[in-house]
Amino acid sequence: MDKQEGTATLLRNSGVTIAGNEELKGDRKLQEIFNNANTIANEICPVGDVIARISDKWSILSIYALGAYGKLRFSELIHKIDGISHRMLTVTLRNLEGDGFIKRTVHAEVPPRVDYELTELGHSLMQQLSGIIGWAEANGAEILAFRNKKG
Amino acid sequence: MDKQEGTATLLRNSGVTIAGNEELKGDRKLQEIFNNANTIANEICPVGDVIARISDKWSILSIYALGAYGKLRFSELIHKIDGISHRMLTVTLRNLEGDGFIKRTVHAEVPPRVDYELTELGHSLMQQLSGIIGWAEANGAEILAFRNKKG
DNA sequence: CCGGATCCGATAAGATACTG
DNA sequence: CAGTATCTTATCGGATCCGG
Repeated sequence: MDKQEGTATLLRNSGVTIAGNEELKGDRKLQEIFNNANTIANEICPVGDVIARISDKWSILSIYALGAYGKLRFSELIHKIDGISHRMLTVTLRNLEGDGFIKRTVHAEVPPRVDYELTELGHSLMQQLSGIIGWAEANGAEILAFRNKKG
Repeated sequence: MDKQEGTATLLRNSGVTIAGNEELKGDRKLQEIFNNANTIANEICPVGDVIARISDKWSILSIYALGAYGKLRFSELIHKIDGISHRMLTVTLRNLEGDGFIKRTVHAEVPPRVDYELTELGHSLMQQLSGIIGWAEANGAEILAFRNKKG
C-alpha cells in the first residue's frame, strides 16, 4: 500500500539532457522540466508520485473546499463535497495529512470535534488547483460539446 | 452513468449562498467557484467530470510530453513517458482525443505512422499543468521530507 | 460526532499475444 | 509500427459494523 523510499538525495539532477530530438520547438526548458518530472525525478524526487497523489478527484475537491472555506469539520466536509463517501473522505484526509497538505486538530470534547485546515503547503497547492478548476469551469462546455459532436 | 447537459444556462449562479457558514474568511468568490465546480455544475457543466478525466497521471504526463515536444509518434511517446504501458498509452490517447485535447494524424504509409499533437484546447490545458508540475517539482522535496519525518 | 476495520464487488491497469 | 483483445491481478470505493 505504501511506498517507502528512504535515502532520497534530492535535487542532484544538474546534468539533465534529453534523448534524441533535434526537431524541437524551442521549448527546451519545458522538456527539461518534463524529463525531470518524469524519468529522472521519479527516483530521486518523485514528482510522478506527487502528481499521482494530488491528481485524485477527492483530494482536489477536499483541498479546494478547505481553501475556499478555511476550516471545516469532518461532517461539514462530507456535506460540502458532493458524492464523497464516509470512507473516502477519511482515506483522503489521512493521505493529505500525511503529505503535509492539511492540519488536523482534535478537540477533546464531547461530542468530539475535529477541524481540518490547509497548511502553508496546502495553500500553495490550492493556488495551482484554483487555476485548474477555473480552467475546467471555463472550458467544460467546449469539452462536452466536442464529446457529443463526435458521439 | 452519463450526464447529459442539455439546457445548460451556465453561470446562472448569482444568488449562490452557502449553507451555514458565517465564520468565513472572505473568500466568497472561491466558495462560489467551488460550489459551482462541485454540486451545481456536476449536472449542467460537469467540472467534476472534466477534473476526473484530466486528473490522471498518464493523461497529465501525455499532455505535458506533447506540450514540451510539440509532435510525437506513438513509439516516441511510449519512450518519453517513463513506465507507461502499451495499453495505457493507447487508452489515454483515445480519451484525450475524445475530449479534444489532442489531434491524431494517421499517415497511410508503410510502415504506419501516427502523429499526436496538442489542439488549442490542449495547449490551454498545458498551461495549467505546467503550473502544477512546476509546483510539484518545487515542493516535492518538502513533501517527501514530511512523509518520512512522521513515518 | 469522528473515524477505524473489514468485507466485497466494480473497475483500472500490467502482461502477453495477435492483427493490419 | 500502431493498435486490439484477452487474461489476471491490484487498487478503488461503497456498505456496514464497531469503538472512542
